[in-house]
Amino acid sequence: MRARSEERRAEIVRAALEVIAERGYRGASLAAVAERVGLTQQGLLHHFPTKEALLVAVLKERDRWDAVPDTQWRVDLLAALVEYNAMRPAIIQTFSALLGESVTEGHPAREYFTERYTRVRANMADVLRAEYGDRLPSGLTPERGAPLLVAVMDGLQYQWLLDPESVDMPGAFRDFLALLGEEA
Amino acid sequence: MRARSEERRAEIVRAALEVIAERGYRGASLAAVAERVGLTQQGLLHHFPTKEALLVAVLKERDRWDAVPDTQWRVDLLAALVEYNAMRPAIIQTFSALLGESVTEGHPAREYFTERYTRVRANMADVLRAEYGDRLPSGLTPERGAPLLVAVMDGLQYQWLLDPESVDMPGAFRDFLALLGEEA
DNA sequence: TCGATTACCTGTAGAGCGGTAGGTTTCGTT
DNA sequence: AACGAAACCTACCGCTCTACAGGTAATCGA
Repeated sequence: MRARSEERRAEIVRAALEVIAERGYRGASLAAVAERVGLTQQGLLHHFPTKEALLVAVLKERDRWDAVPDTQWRVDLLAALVEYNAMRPAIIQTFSALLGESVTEGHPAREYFTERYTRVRANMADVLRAEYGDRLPSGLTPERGAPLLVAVMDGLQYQWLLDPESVDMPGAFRDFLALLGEEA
Repeated sequence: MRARSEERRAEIVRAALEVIAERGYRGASLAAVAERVGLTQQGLLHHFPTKEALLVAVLKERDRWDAVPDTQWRVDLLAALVEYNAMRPAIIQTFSALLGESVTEGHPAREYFTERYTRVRANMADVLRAEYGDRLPSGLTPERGAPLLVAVMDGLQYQWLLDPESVDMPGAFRDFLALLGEEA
């Protein structure tokens, strides 16, 4: 019944995540996603009327994922998160690919990422403030530290995806956290 | 004669840079690039036999660009570079889009970026070593500082491209350099 | 001046794309 | 048992994409 349908949709979203990781959004065809769940492309379109609707569902899934309810993040949990991410390359790859595409004109995920980063920077500033107060040991305000924190996480992901052997993502991230936490 | 031809190819590469910035590599059609230089798609294929050949030329152009001959970069020049980049969003957008796509399977730019990052990390380590010796003031080795430096540059670019009003890319980068240069 | 090369063009093949139309099967409800 | 909706299919449309084939006009060296 209705539960069956939701389950099906969840399956499709999961498959879409995989295909986007492999080919990006533009390169991900509905047929490829459909095949992965044993449907025809038109069968898939019954659950998601357009390709963009499927993308929206993928992005919503991501939001649900990292909005762990009422968890007040702490700096040491961020390090653990990065470590966890290093074990789930598929997810990282999906959203790294989407982020890259999203900077192009009229990309359907552009607004999503813009708003997401505004939100994430604010969250990170909160985390830093909770840890260090209005000044980090290095002298930065939390609001100026936050974009750097986010940039390091994203930037390391690209380097790591391209060459996991050469880049110790969690280690490098810990180095950065240490840098933030050191006295000037 | 031959000079004419090279000039034409340069025009095409320039146009390709623009179109890739707008639509990514997968989204960039040869016809769109051709139109921008007043050619038909088939006319363009006379100069570059395949789409991939055109991409290779674009990547080569980039190499030529940032291999400013014999310039030994210094940390303060990096800050100036970021400032300069902030005035040329088209270039940044092109390569941010390409980087994002390149993490997908079998992307023709993947190897390029993998090798490029290996090289850039090594260069950055050299820069840091030239500035600070074998230990940064914060205690990091140059080899461990370099991936962070690169990550911050890339990560800030994405945030800035998505929302230039909200992200002071050069300022944030200077913050990071100060962080690297501070005593532990 | 001639022959060849270069720089294009038109035409078209061949595949893949997202999306629509409409039919059929399955299944829970009454 | 009958009905209606949901789930999914076949068939197809119109478009776009890269690339190939082959022709034509200009240009350049001998």
